[in-house]
Amino acid sequence: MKDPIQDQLIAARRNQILDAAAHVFADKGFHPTTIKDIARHAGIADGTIYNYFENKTALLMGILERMREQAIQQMPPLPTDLGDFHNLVRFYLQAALQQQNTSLFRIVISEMMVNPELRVQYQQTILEPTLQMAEMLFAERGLPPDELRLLVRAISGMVMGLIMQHIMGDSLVVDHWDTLPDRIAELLVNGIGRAVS
Amino acid sequence: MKDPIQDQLIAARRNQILDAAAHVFADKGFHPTTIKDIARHAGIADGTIYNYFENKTALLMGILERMREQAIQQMPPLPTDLGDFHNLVRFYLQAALQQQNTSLFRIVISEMMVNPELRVQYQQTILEPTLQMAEMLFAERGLPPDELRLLVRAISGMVMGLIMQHIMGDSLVVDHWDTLPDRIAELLVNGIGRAVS
Amino acid sequence: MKDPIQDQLIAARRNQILDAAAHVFADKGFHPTTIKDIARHAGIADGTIYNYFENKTALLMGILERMREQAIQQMPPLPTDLGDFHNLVRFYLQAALQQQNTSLFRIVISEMMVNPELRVQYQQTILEPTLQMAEMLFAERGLPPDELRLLVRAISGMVMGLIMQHIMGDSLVVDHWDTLPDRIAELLVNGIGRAVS
Amino acid sequence: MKDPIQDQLIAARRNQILDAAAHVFADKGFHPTTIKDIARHAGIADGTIYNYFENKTALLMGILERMREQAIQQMPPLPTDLGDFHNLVRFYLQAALQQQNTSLFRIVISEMMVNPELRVQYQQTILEPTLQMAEMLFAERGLPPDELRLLVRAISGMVMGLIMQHIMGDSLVVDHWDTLPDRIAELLVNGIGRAVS
DNA sequence: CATGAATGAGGGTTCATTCAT
DNA sequence: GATGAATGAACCCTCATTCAT
Repeated sequence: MKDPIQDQLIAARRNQILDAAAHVFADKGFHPTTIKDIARHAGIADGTIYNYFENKTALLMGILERMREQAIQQMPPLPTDLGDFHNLVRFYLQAALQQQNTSLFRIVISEMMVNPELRVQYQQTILEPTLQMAEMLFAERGLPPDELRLLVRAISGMVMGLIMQHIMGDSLVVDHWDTLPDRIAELLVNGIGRAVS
Repeated sequence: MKDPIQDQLIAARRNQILDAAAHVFADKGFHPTTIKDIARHAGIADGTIYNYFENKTALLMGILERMREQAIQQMPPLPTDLGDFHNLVRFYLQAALQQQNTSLFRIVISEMMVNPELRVQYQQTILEPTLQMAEMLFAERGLPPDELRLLVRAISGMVMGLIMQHIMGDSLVVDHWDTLPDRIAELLVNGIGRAVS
Repeated sequence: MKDPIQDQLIAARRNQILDAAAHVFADKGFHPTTIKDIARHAGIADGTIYNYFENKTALLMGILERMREQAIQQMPPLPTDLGDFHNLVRFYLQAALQQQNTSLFRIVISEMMVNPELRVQYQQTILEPTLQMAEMLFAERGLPPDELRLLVRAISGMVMGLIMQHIMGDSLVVDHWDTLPDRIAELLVNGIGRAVS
Repeated sequence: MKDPIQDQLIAARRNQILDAAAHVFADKGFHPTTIKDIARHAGIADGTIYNYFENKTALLMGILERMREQAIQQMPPLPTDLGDFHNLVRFYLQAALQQQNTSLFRIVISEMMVNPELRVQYQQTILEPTLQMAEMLFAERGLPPDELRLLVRAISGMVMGLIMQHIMGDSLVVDHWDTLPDRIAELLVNGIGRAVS
């Protein structure tokens, strides 16, 4: 029953399908994409997909699941010395804003807003781990734990909001996208109060 | 052609339909909602909806349009004296996070991510004006204009991100929702660097 | 009850509607044309049409009815002396092929093939009178009555068939449309056997 | 891709659907017929039809296409010796007027008058070949080619016109339908002029 | 396990017709 | 008689899912 080769074949086929699904979803969106689209893009038959996934939504869930795994693996090696706090924040912003595959992100967000099941999975497999990682990153700076958790949520919330403004096409955000980490870090670290008075 | 009573009747019927649509959309989501659902909820016939709106998407556009009008009218009177900067930021965060009708917001965001036409309208009728209002609020504090615009985007981005974490059910954000404006304002104004020292 | 002015008003309104209907039918066809189209083109309200006509089909019937009246009135004055038989046939073919308003004819034919009620009316109000008129035209040439009736049907059938080939876009028929009466008359009168020898 | 058995299955299913469509169209007409009607009559599901045909109109096109194929196959063997010209004409008229399936012919004509795409197809796949065949039939009788082509169009036009008068229920045409080929041939060959003077 | 034809429920939309004003 | 908003039945078509081969 536990045939490792079988398992690998299954995993390979699952990935093949998820690749196709991710590609087509990113291109056309979740609802406009048909199972036939995905099957054709994967070079297999419609029915085969249902041997590996419960239904269309499960494909999105599978994509999310893979995202997490990839995110963990791709986690850039934390520089041994990030220097001062300003550098740390900038490093985080850079990494977070450098989301590749924005168009797929859009689809995931869209469907998540509307599908509780997906929402929970996103929360558990993406958001939660991400936040925890960020907490680790910013920990050991002497912040009380509760303050730290809030801080992390505020910053990553800002990241998400900026990405959405980017998607929306806000000209300032789009135009200054590359210098954003630097400038936002400045604002965050020193506080906007200082800039003002 | 220009019968004011006719116009009022038309506007009333449009609003009746949009009310129903907003309600059902918020309840079931955009795609799962059928025209029949909306018509039934509005107490009219299916076809009547098409006397007032081009198609199903136009209903969402109409809801967005009304949101803008309402937002302008409901704009809370700016306190004559907001006192120091910290108070101003807290005031803004409070107003912004107090989004009512989260479930409808969810639907709009969801569909917007996926429908360019809707995205443009959201950008133009909601996001852009909101940002400009915020710019006015934070202006006259001696910030260079470019810096100001960035600041505003960063903050409102944070707001949007926190709302999404709220929707996602992040326990810390949900639990501390009411004290969030105060604490976030503190972080923003004084900078997170200070907290860390 | 018999108010002649009322009658005239009613007739005028009926004609106004039929004009619009004929125009739009000829332009878009019967099924694709909506009552709204006709009403708009006539400058009246949808409902008004139903004060004068039972339903959409009755409009086509009304058009047919008017065609007959017009056909009778427009009947070109028969030249006092048509000369020989050849001239007579050519004259008839010319008149018959010079159908104006082919596009409306198309619509009528189309719907007639499919609507028995309309078919009967066409037969009675258009075809029958036309054939009788043709019989009168060709009478007094010494043909036995039965032979005459057959002859008339054969010729007018040929006319109808040629018009349809014209509609279908047969290149020879289209290109030689104007010289057709002359040449066809030649064939008919002398017989195709003679040409072959 | 090139599985002959698959191809046969596909062809069989297509024919099954076209049979049903032709039957129901002939019975109820094109527009009044619903896809459900056809599916039910074919004993399959609605959706299956769309696996084989683009849309409802394509069914009519398919019927036309098949008509051509059948027409070619059913072409009656030309008698080796048709004898004199009179016999030839009578033979042609007989074959042409013996259209079976008048009710389907009605539907096709009707829709063709109104649908340019269908019209072109009819012209190319039915009318044109039919005319060419007739040209071959009447050729080699010493007629100049242009005269021949006109003659063929006149005669086949007459056939079409007579069929339509038959459909319309003209009593003379209906009553003498069987003797028509003979009598019309007589008229055509010898010319109507001879009968008259 | 792969295939892909068959399924059939479901939904957006149209539009002839009605009728209260 | 004129209006045109309201009606709602009806239809074409899509597509996720199933299952016999």
